[in-house]
Amino acid sequence: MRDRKISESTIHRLSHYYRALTTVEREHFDTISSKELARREKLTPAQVRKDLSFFGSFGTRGLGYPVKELKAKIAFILGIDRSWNVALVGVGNIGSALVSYKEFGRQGFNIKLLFDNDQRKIGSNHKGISVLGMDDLERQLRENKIELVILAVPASSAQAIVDHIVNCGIKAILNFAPIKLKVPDDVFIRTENMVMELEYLSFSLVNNLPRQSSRKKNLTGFGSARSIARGFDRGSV
Amino acid sequence: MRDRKISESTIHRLSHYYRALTTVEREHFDTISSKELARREKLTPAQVRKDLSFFGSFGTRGLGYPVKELKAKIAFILGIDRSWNVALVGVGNIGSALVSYKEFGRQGFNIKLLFDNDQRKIGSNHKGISVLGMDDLERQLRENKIELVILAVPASSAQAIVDHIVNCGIKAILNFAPIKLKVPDDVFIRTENMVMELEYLSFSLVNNLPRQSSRKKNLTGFGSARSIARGFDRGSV
DNA sequence: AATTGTGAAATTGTTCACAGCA
DNA sequence: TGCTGTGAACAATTTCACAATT
Repeated sequence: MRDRKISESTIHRLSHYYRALTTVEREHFDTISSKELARREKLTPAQVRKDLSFFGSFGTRGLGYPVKELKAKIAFILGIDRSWNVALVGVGNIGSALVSYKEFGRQGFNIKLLFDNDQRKIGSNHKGISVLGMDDLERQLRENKIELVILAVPASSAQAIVDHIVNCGIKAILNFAPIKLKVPDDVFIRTENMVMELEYLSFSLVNNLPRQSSRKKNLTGFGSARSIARGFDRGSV
Repeated sequence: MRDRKISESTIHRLSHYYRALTTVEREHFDTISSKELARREKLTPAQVRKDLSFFGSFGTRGLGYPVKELKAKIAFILGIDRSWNVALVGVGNIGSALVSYKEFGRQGFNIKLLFDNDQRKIGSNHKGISVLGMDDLERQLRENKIELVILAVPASSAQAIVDHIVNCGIKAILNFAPIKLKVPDDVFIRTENMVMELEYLSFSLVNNLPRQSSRKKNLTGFGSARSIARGFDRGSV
């Protein structure tokens, strides 16, 4: 169990397990095997066991994992056994949709503050929260003990705003601007890039990929039809 | 160049290169080295060259890559050297935000049709597009040559609706419902799970991870403080 | 009998290092 | 000389396979 290396994908899968376990719990199962959990998330049983084993031994040989307890352990590992105070910066299209997005609150991510630098928006009300100006940022983030910021501003102003946010001591940012933001090493940032996902689908369609199963993530078979037909220079092929 | 295996991450990085090249083009550079492209996207030069080499030899030794041409090649590979007709199903919070989201159109993903099964929403207008009922789905998708559907409906109804969409012959779906949808093997589906990204940030915060650099994706150092302090059963540790 | 937990093997992905070319 | 393209080396991740346990 020494020098564990926990990959980003392991953490993402924990999120999936957590959601699956929520369902399993509603179905009144007390235990679940790695096999069944894997089936529900289209993974392999070994993958499930390996992922969980990084964090401890939660199961019982011969029996499986206790649903409630495993769910609680994963919540603990992910840090969602508590609630988080969240501020949202940028109350445009995406921003205002996110204020109303129920899944955040359901998982304990509570949007407490809204900010925008547009004078016309300041003071307006979204779901009972009134929009503050960026001047108030630092004081309000501190007073409301905000630990996490969702950034939904245009790409052009994102870097300046993220600098400001970082100066206020925020260590975790979920960014919706389609741009690579620079932050100090001790600040965590994740970027949601919705266009990139559409581009991935576009790539899949035009290259007629054999659909990736959940077990094999490699996309073989690129090329033949599309690349040769349209004259790619592709070295030795 | 035989049996290339093109990974999901390679495709995602192509999207990044494409965006970087758009900027580089605006800055009036004619050529760019793998080193400079890597610097802008926080990758290694070797990674850039390897990614591109899967698809051909686009550069000139000693000089670098021609910006305009490389951008065009990547657009071709990703299938974004054309526009796509997109339909959006589910005109709730997220859905109506996406209708106005300019980045989609900017990359040639044009939302042409809106659908909802809420009688009150049918006929209403969003950005000049009027919302249709689900009964019209099949006919309208065909008549408007829709190839890609964005699904922004509640998790509870997502599977039923995706079944319907698949029956209409759609082969690519961008799903915003936080649920694992079942689709046939020849249908591509990508899921945007915004809560999962917050959970990842939450995990990072509570486990005080050393921030992942862009080169090393492994998160070492989980455990000590948090897990032992709160009494994880962790086998041999 | 069933299922976990985990080293070892297999596979996949990244980086190195250098030949080859402009 | 500078930089690409790529096989080989290395690293990370996944899967296998089986001992351990209930």
